[in-house]
This record gives sequence, structure tokens and C-alpha cells, in this order.
Amino acid sequence: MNRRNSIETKARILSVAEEIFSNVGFDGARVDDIAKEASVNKALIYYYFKSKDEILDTLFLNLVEDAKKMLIKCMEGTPNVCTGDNYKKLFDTYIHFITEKRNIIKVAIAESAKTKTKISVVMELGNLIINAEIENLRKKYVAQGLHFPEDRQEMLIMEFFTGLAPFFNYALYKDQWEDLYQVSEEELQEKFYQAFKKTHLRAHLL
Amino acid sequence: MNRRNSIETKARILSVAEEIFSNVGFDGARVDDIAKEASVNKALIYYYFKSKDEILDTLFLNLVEDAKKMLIKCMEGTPNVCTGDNYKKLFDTYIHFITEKRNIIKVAIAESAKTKTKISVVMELGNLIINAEIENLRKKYVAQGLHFPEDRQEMLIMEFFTGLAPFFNYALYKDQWEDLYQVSEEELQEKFYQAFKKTHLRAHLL
Amino acid sequence: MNRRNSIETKARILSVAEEIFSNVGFDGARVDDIAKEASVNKALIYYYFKSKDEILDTLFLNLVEDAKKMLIKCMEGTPNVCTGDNYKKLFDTYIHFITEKRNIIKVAIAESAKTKTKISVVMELGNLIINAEIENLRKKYVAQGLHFPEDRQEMLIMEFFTGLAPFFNYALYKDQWEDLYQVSEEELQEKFYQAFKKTHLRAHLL
Amino acid sequence: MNRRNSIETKARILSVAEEIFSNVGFDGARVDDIAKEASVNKALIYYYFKSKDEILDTLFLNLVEDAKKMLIKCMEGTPNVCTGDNYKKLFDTYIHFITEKRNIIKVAIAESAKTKTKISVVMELGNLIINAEIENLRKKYVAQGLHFPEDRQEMLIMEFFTGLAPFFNYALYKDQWEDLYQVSEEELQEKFYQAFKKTHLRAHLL
DNA sequence: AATGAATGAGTGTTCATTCAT
DNA sequence: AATGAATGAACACTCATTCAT
Repeated sequence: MNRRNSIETKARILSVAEEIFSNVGFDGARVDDIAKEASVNKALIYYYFKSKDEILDTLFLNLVEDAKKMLIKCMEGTPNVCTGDNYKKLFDTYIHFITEKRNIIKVAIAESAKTKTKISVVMELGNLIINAEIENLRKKYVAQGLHFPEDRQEMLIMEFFTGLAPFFNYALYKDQWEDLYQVSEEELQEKFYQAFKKTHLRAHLL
Repeated sequence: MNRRNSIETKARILSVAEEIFSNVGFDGARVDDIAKEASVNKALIYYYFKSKDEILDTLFLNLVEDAKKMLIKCMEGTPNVCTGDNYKKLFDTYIHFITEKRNIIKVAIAESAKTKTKISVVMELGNLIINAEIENLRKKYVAQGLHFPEDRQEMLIMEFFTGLAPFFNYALYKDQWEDLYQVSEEELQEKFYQAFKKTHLRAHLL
Repeated sequence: MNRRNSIETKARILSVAEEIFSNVGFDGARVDDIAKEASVNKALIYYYFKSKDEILDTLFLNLVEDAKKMLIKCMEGTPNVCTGDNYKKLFDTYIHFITEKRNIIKVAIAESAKTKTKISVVMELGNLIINAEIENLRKKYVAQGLHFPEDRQEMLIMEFFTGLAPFFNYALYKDQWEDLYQVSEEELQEKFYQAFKKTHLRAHLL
Repeated sequence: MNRRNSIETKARILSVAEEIFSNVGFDGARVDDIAKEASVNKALIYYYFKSKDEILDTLFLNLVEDAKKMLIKCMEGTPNVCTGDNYKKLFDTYIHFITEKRNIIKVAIAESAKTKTKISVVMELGNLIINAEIENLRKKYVAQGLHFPEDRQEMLIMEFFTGLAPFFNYALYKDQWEDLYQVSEEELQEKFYQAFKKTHLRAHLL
């Protein structure tokens, strides 16, 4: 096996781990199962990762990296977000990211639910997105010659609990919702957008 | 320890289990630790509960029961919810419930994050609350002689993803938020209310 | 509850224990199950018996007592055993005893199969029966003016391994045999008798 | 201990398990003890066997395999069994097999004594041997131009309850008998043969 | 005589991790 | 880079037995 395959192997382990973690939770996952599913010897996993924890850490690191990339692309692509329906593009980027990464996001949320936890990835991710979002807002206010609200705390809370929370819930329950209510992915996404527009976005626009 | 007090002992086990589950997750929890913390012999836990799973099930059952009671009390106490600031009272009831039960709610959310899961308690809880909420809305619309929106799916999605999601997030991250941003419980709650009012509630009122 | 019931209760425990032991073996049996099946509180079992072992000991003791009674009755009832077909009566008594007691006999044999065992009940039972049998034979020889074989060891071995063994096997496999080969109890018993007559009995008569 | 020798290790586990099972019974045996006695880590036992049950199943499987091999060798080596004292050779093969395998046979019998049991190994073993034996007889009858008995059921019962039973008893009580009556292995075996000849064999010969 | 509650020691099994090759 | 074998420390769950009433 050459280095090419080596990279591919490590990636396969990560990919399988992500799926299994999201299926049964981190604590519920077995290294044995990861090995089996990834068709590698169990010991090989320990050749690439120091421990089961390190697999999760790597996965979380990648998630944060990907979020950053996504946000950077957003910044570049959307000079005037929040002006009317042109927020839709940003929303699509977000919802696409959330949908694609929902498996590992679910794991992150589940882990963050444990009280005994270090600074959770979800908080980190939240901060990242919220700050980007607030920066967006600031630009827009400035562009419109408006006075930007002074209470940052208030703003953070609003962004986190009414702006981000729906997306987290989307990651968590998209699949269950589609199953339970027999809705197509497109319909759910569209209606979710309408709801988000009527609530959180409404508070921003104008 | 006072022996021979079946009910109290069982309650203590449940209470300790709830705390430990919320600290380290269900899979991360050890029956040994529950026994130790509850000052009972481990075997006694199996005298009261068939398995570790049954402890969780009982906890979830109680949560749903309590939610029902809370909702019934809400129904009785608030004939005209959603009419202006009198929603505050309902909000307070909700936020109080969420705050008080946040430990087990966190466990419920974490468990619901696993893909391999039967109908999750969170969905059950969500349905319960949303249906109550929608019934509330309906009454109000009727009282005002207004036409009640026809697309139930749309309404459910909005309630779940923009009405409930913030509360779930509140349960999940209240403590972490207070720690991280050094906000008092009261302040967080108040600002959360303001944000909720400006977003989700705004879409309902008027 | 008066003494009458007390005796009945103890008997019920023994009876249930016998059945459960024979179903799953002594080690495989649970005191809990005995209690449940006998409809008594588990602690009550320990009121009547010092331990699970004592239940088995009592059962074995009863078996030996019953065997003795059976043998005594045989002695009285059969002055000239082994003279031709009049052995049939003795055989019937034996086979009846074996059939009736087969459950506890099976337990006794299973226990005796353990190498780490004190003098086994089966050996005790065997000795009892063999000695009675040999005494029978001796009488018959004397009555016929014949010389009684001198090698007792030889005689014991023959009685135990070709006289008793078939009966032990009958206790062990009667039910399985009937099931497997779809034979009625009567047919099996009759053919067993014919086989026993052609082999072991033949060696004794004349 | 020499690591990295899969086959030898697995064999050692099996061998130790066989001994312990025969000492204290299957249910009485502790996996811990097997591990200790075999000088392997307990988890290693579960690396080779799915469960304690599977160890027993393997042992039983091996016993049946060995029995088949033994029978095949018998078939080849004895064209005219049962003709007079040349049965002795066959007897020796049997008694040698029974003696050598008596430990696992004892376990098999003890397990077969449980009512709640699937088709027992003893029955399987019994069928194997009896069928071989009957085939032997048939050949002999044919060779002598005799009419072979028609009632197969009768024949099976005779073989099982008077032909096989003594050997099972020999497996079960050989050691106890030698201890109790202070007989040497050789003497017991010889006298057992004489008894068997006078009873079961007598019915076959001529 | 009878019972619900309680317990210590264990019991088969699992798991993350490491070793030797 | 890869693997089969091996391990220590759990882990959920069980069981015979006892206590207090």
C-alpha cells in the first residue's frame, strides 16, 4: 500500500466513524464496528489515531474547518446579504451545509448535551457563524447609514437562540420529520425557509 | 440510610440517574455510579428496574407526563393567549418547565440525535406542545373572527423549527451560555424572551 | 396460616424445586423461579431450608427413603423372585418407581456426573438396590440348593453396569425416546422389558 | 506462555474447559476459572468463542466427530464382528473410546438430563453407535444365512437400553467405582466385559 | 408463617487499547 | 502499512442469601 492508499484508508475510517457515531452515538459506537465497516484491521485504526476520542476530535476539527470555508465563501459571495430576498442565497448555503454535515453535527450536539464537557464544538461552531452573521448585519446597517444596535449580548442571544437554533433542529430532526410526516426534502426545506423568513429574518430585515 | 422505603428509594435512583445521564450521557453512564451516588446497592436498582434502559424509559415517561400536566395547566390558566403581552405568562410557564427539566431534556435530545432510534421522546414532546400551541392559536383566530391558516404542515414546521427549537436550545445551552458569557440566569431569560418575541411571536401576533 | 398449611407449603416448595431442577439442572435453577412457581415469597424458602443445597439434599434424602420403602415392599411381596416370569412383578415395581421418580433421579445422575462430588446419591441408591437384588438372588440359589457365586465384586459390577444401568438410562431418556421415536409409554416399557429379559435377566435365571 | 499460537491456544482452552465442565458441570463452571487454568486472558476466550455455550458446543461437536472416526475404524477393522470372542476387539475399541472421552461424555449426559434441552448429544451419539452396531449385526445374520429380525424399534430399544447404557454408566461411574471399591482399572474393565458378555452379548451371539 | 427490601460477591461478556510480527 | 493475538479494566446484570417487620 502506498501513501495514496494510506490517505484513502484514513479517510475511510473517518467516514465510517462519522456514520457509526451518528447512528449510535459516540459512546455507543464500537471501534470493532468501525474497523469492520471500514474493512480495516482494528489495530490499524490505532495506527492512524491515538484513540477513539481522537477520531471524534478529528471529525470535529474537520467540521469546524469546513464551516470556516463555507463562511468565507459566503462572505465573498454575498456583499449585501439580508437585503430582501437576496438572503435566500445565504440561506441556501447554510441549509446545504447543515444538511450535508448533519450526521457529524448531530454527534456534536449530542456530545454538547453532556454537562461534563469541555467547551463544546457546537458553541465554537455557533460563535463562528454568529460572528460572521453579525458582521454581515453590521455591514448592512452601515451601508444603509443606520445605527448598529449597541447591546452585543442581546444580539448574540438572539442569533444563537432564534437564528441558529432552527438550523440545529433541522440537522437533528430533518430525517425524522420527513419520515414521520411524509414530506419530501424539498418541501420541508422550502417550508422551513418560509418559517424562518417570517420569524428570525423578519426581525433583521427592514 | 433509611431502609424500607420503597417509593423514596426508587425516586432517589431515578433522580440520581437523571443527573448522571445528563452529565455523561446515557451510554456514558455507569449503573455502578448511579448506585453509589444514590447510596443503594447496585442489585437494588435491578430490583426496581428491569434494565438500565428501563430507567431511561421511566424518566422519559415522567417527562412526558409532566409536560402534559404543564400544558393542561396552561390551557386552563390562559384563555386568551397570544393576545399581546399576556403571552408572557405562557412563556414563563414554558421557560420554567424547560429550565427545571433541562437535564432530562438534554438526555432526550442527545438520544434523539442517534439515527438508529425509535420514535424519539423529543418528537413526542414536540408534538404535544405544538398541538397545544396550535389549538391556542386556533382559538385566538376564531375569537378574533379571523380565518385560520389552512396548511397544517406549514404551521407544524414553523412551530417546531422556529417556535420549539429556541426552547430546546435553551435547555441544551443555558448553563454553558451563562458560564461562557457570564450572564445571570435572569438576564439570559429576559433577553431570550425579547428575542423570541421579536421573531417567533411576532409572526403569530396581530 | 396453621401448621397444616405450613407442611403443605414446604411440600410445594420441594415439589416445584424438583421440577425446576430437572428442567434446568441444579446449578441452572434459580431460587427466584422456585419461589415464583411455588407462589411463595423467596425469603420463605429460606425459612424452611437453610440453603438451595439443603433443598436438593432433602429431595435426595426423600428419594433414598422412598427407594428403601419400595425395596422393603418388594422383599415382602416377592418370596421367589427370579423364578421365571414371576420376575415381571418385581420389574414392574422397579420401572414404576423409576418412572415416577425420574425427575429427581435425572438430577441425581447429573450431579453424580460431576467429578468434584462427595459420595453420590446415585451410588448410594445403586448400592441399596443392588444389595437387595443380590440378597434376592442368594435366597433363590439357596432355595434351589445351588452354590452362590463367590466373587462379590464381579456380581456387584454386573448388577450395577448391566442390571441398573438400563434403568438409569430409562429414567434419563424415557421422555426423549418417546418423543423422538413416537413410541407410547406402554410400548417402550414393554419392549424395554423384553430387552432386559433377553439380556440381564437371562444371565440370572437358571 | 508462548503467544501467537492460535491453534494451540484454542486447543488449550477447549481442553481446560472440558476438564472443568466435567469437574463441576457446565453451569457450575466459571469462565474465569477456565481462563486462569488455561493461562489466558478471559477476553481471549471470547476472541475464540462467541460464548460459554459455544465452547460446550465445540466440545460436543468434537466428541461426535471422534465417535464417527472411531466407528469408521471399527467398520474397517472388523469384517465379522460378533462371531464369538472376536467381539472382544470391538469391545476394547469401545471401552477405550468411552474411557478416554469419559469427561466430556459425563458432561453430555448431565446436560441431556435437563428436560429443557434440544436434541441431546447423547441421543445423537447413541444413534450413531447403535446404527453402526445394527449394521454389524445385519451383516453377520446375512453371512450366516439367518433371517434378520424385523422389528427395528425393538432392536433400537434393546441396543440403547441394554447395549449402550452399560457403557454410559461406565463413563459416569468408572472413577467413582474404582475409588469406592478399590478396584484397578484393569480389573473393573475385565469384569465389566464379562458381565457385558453374559448379558447383552449373549443375546446377540448364536 | 410470611414478606418486601436490601446486599455482597459474583458472572458472562464487552471494549478500548496494545503487542509482536 | 497492516494484522492476528492478547490484555486489563470494566460493564450490565444476576444470584443466593439476609434483614426488618
